Amino acid sequence: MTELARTPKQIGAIIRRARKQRGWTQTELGARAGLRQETISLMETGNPAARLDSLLAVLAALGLECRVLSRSTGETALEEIF
Amino acid sequence: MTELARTPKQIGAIIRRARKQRGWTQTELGARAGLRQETISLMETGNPAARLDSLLAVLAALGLECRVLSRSTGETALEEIF
DNA sequence: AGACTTTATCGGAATTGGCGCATAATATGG
DNA sequence: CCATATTATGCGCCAATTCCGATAAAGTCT
Repeated sequence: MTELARTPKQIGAIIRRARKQRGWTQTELGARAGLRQETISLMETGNPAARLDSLLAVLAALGLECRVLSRSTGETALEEIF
Repeated sequence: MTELARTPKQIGAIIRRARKQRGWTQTELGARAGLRQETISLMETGNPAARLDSLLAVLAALGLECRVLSRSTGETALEEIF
């Protein structure tokens, strides 16, 4: 199971899905990632200005990781990201 | 070809490698991603506080994309990220 | 409906990205 | 070598995250 993450919103959705799958609250995930519940909330709602290290900490806490590969199919214009 | 991206430094290295592969300068990549050369420089050197949207813009400009999947092998402690 | 849990939001303070402009420091090449 | 191109730093500024504490707004369940 591998999820596409081209936009902040997509990433937020992935995080929320994974968190719920584990039955965790935002507060719980925040504690594991060393972040506040508020920060998790922002991230899950697609905060485009989230810090890279915060994102990586959350992924690690969820037992997830990020892989970079050449864009296979479909285009995402720069504007879509924001 | 898929690259593991668990830390800001790894991501920076991936970006630099991809950029050089295309024969682009940081200024060139910056222009395509809507960012400044200085920002690209910081990113490639592993800036942990880079903004998520900036990172995604750079990946898109390089024709790359990010995928999130369950962490397969090896552990990365939270401290490693910083 | 009512109580409880979970999530979203708001104040202020501190920190930092990213911009603009400029300039060292470091490749690169002729 | 030396001129040039490329990359890394510098300062001031504005905007925005993130933290802290607290609270409003949803959601969940009996």
